[in-house]
Amino acid sequence: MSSPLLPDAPAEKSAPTHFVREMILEDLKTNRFGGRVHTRFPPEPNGYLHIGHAKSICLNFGLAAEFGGKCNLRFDDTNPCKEELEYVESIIRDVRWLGFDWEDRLFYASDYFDQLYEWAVQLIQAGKAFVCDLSAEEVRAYRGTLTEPGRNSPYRDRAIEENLDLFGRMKAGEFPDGARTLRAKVDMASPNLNLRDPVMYRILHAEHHRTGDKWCIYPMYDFAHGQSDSIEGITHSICTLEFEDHRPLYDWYLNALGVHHPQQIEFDRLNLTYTVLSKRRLLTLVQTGYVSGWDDPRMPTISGIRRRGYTPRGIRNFCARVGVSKTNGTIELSLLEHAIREDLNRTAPRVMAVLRPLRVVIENYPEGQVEEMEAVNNPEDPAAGTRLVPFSRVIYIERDDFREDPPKQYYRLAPGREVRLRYAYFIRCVSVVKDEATGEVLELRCTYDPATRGGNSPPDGRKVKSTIHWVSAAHAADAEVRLYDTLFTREDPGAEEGREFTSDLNPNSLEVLQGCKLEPALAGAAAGSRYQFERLGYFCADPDSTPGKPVFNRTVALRDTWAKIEKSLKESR
RNA sequence: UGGGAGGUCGUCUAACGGUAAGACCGCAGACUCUGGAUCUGCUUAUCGGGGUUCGAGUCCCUGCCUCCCAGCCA
Repeated sequence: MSSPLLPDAPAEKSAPTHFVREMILEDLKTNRFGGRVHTRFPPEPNGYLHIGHAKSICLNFGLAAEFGGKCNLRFDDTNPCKEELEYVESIIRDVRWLGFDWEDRLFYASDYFDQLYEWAVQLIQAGKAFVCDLSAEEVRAYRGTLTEPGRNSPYRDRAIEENLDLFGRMKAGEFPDGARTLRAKVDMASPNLNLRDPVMYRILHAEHHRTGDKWCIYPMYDFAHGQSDSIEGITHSICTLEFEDHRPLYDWYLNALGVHHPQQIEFDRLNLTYTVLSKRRLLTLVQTGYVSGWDDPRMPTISGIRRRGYTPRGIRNFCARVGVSKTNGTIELSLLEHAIREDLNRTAPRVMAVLRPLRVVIENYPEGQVEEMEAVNNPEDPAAGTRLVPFSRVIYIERDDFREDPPKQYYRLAPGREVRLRYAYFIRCVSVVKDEATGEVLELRCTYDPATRGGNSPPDGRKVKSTIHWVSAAHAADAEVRLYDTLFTREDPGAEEGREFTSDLNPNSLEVLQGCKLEPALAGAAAGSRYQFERLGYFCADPDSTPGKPVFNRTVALRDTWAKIEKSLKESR
């Protein structure tokens, strides 16, 4: 039994069932694998995990948990040229962070190199594999095309003894890279190109991150994956749609070897609007410096969205909601944002922060006086309690919460108008101080009503249409706040004919705000701590924060009804 | 023009021959010391054409469209 979810793991939202679960249920019913369910998540350590991998992780670990089975973490490290220890470490960190546990079952395909080699020898002895001297270009030429069959390699009928000798010498390092390959004898006329005598081993004089220089021949994915599954006793080998064509080969190797034979099942990989999710493209973004690294908060990588402030539970719930099928579709980014808001709404402490400060002097408030106002920490969670927030004569409010000439349906502050300061007082704007030269609003002069202390309605029953947030100027903590927009301007980056995906990059995906004003308690916010800045959105303290200077990332904005109204107002004009 | 897999609201997913459902998005309203959250209502879909059937999204035939495959990548 495994406990795939860490102790803090919550119950997931119940999601509709799907075909993979149905297949497992059927196998359980027929006792196909002795009632066992054993899956695995098999990343290649050649890049960082992203939100698409999260779907696969949740599926594999989730199914195992559901049926009281196990799920392994296995690195598919058969290509030393692309793989690195840094990636292995990041993947381990990310899967764990998502809330899953593989106990003692951390494996590597490279653990099986000796066994794989023996199996290759076995296939040679059975007359089912041969050493081929064709070059890469020649192999391609012999392979045929989509519509024409291929031709047999001239080396296909080599004697078994010669094959054995040559393969041994390949392993011994007698030949340079690319000089020969070991190929399976399947069928050069198969309409499935994967079956046209696929390469099993290639010569690569490259250092492997785990086996060092022990090997100079490495198995191909197809010759390693199924057997690795078999060795681990996997029952259901879940992979993405593009491997559908490989299943016949997966089955062929396992049958030829006569070993435990898992069921490969293919499902649709995740696609997200305004996002790229291919390792090649993500690598490009990192290497060309379009982003600051794999963990740039604009990246769809697990490490990126973690830094951005996304929660494991929010991501898991998202994965449950997107479903599993064989339809190649694209999920709207809004669904991800919804899942994150849903979780953060329940868990994030509320706090007041002013991003674009406008100074307000409350003329009738006693100079030098400070009051501690009681504020609710989380209206969704009474147990979160309350806190005290200092209030004084000079405060900051959001520039956007004041309009000199308010449009219709705008009911925040304006000359002569009254609003509520959350948890504090009603204030009325009595005058506006402007820069004579530029016309810029420098400061507001207001009056407050002492009868509204705590933000309560006054005895006369007077109402205000709006409540705004504020921070006491003398007590505020200064902060840097980073606002993010989508990394791309198009839903489907790079989809347009002849256009590089990088030309769809959003030049405004990052906006850095300095001089933001926070409630004093946030001065020393720990990196990774999440808050809701009231009326603005969810924010997460960045590791760049220093003791005197917190840095916050906006995880996701709150739903903004006024912004919508304003937008439609502008459009209808 | 070979093979494989798909096609249900704008998006994703359900309906297992018997009233096409849910979520997200959008729109409208209620409520509110967050224009947040919550609640209510509304709009919108079975790729086309034939057939079988009392009854078809589902079964059959036939078109059309989309995705994947010609790495010694995974």
